Amino acid sequence: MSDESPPRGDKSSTKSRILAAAITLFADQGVAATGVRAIAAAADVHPSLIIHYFGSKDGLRVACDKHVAAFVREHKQQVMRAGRFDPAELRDLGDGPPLLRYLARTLADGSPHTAALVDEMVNDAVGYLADGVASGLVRPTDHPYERAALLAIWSLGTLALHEHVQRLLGVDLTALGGAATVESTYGRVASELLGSGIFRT
Amino acid sequence: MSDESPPRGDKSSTKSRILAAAITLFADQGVAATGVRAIAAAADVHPSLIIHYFGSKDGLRVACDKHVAAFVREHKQQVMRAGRFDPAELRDLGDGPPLLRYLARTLADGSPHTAALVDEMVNDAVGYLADGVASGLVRPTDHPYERAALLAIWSLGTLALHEHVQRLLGVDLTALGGAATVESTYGRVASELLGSGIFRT
DNA sequence: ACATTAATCGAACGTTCGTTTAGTGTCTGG
DNA sequence: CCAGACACTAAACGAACGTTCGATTAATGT
Repeated sequence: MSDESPPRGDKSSTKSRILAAAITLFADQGVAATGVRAIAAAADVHPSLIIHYFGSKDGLRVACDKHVAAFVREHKQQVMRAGRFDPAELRDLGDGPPLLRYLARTLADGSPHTAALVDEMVNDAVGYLADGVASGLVRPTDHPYERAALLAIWSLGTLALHEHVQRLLGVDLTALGGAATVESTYGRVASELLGSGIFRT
Repeated sequence: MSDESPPRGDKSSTKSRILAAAITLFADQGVAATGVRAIAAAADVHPSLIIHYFGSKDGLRVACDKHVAAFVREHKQQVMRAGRFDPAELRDLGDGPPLLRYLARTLADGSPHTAALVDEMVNDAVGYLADGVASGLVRPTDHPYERAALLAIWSLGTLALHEHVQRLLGVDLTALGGAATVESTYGRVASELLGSGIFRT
């Protein structure tokens, strides 16, 4: 009838299923340690189909990068604003693949798309912090860009080291929503540190 | 004579040469993406010699972990103390292999030895911060362990994301000594943030 | 009804992987 | 002087790698 034409299998979701499986496995084991056959098995398709759709394993990696970057850009207004420095405000949203774990992995591995994403977040944070300064909530600084960059690096660094954060502080930054994170001891200590610093006045 | 017995080649440094080559390549490309043959070529030995000395590729990885961990422990007093939160105070020391880049890589990849190392640094930071509180330099807190852990995570996170730090702030945390880093804009902004926080009082 | 196109599979390609086995030469201690 | 330990090489193994090449099947346009 007049509906779409998902020609085979369940839906035209096959490509999405491959992408989700790839993001999951890449996030869990790293890109280099994950084989095309393992991704194909997880997505329940034939390995050659991955090449057919994405050209190569690296093409698949780029597609994963873009998919995660698009997701982050969609939810960016929840992230990196002044006083809410926690990238874990992006929750998994039941989207299936662990997008934040993938992001954490690629933050340290260094892909071009991730670098562009970080740059955007820094520029956004510059704006948020400037708004905070204008409204009197945030201290002014001689180096607003550098301050925003460092705050972003600290936030994203905690995400990249989420395994250690979980072990040390018992908070899983890749699984919890923002509210639960901020209400934790982790959130309170972070607010205390960023609020008044460590040194006695 | 009474001197050592470096039986073949230059010294018994062959094992060390393999270790140095492995650390360099692991740091540059990641463990999974680096083959035994590439390491052997960089160390100018036969691939099977690596297995002979280290048992397996994973044995070599563990040896690299231990080597870097030992280096960090040796120079630990320069790191993570109150007010000097910068792990880049460990400099390469001309030791050859890029130990800090290797550490940054394994911080995110998660090896058991690295986790133990992080735990030690956190415990040290607890002590340093307690000393700071006792001497009146550092604010007291209700959660001293969590504060130390978070400071350590931020420090090590910036190291793990050193690529972004370099791009955004122009500071190479894996190459510079501590002094040059702290005197940079990066160091001044970090001191400002940790010193007095971001929020207006 | 038929040609076309896209989706998917099955099997194989050549390469590279980590590892094994066997062997060579050099030094050293009894 | 010679037996064995040691540093190291040479060649090959089987498995896994990413990728290619048809063949098969189902939807689509005419």
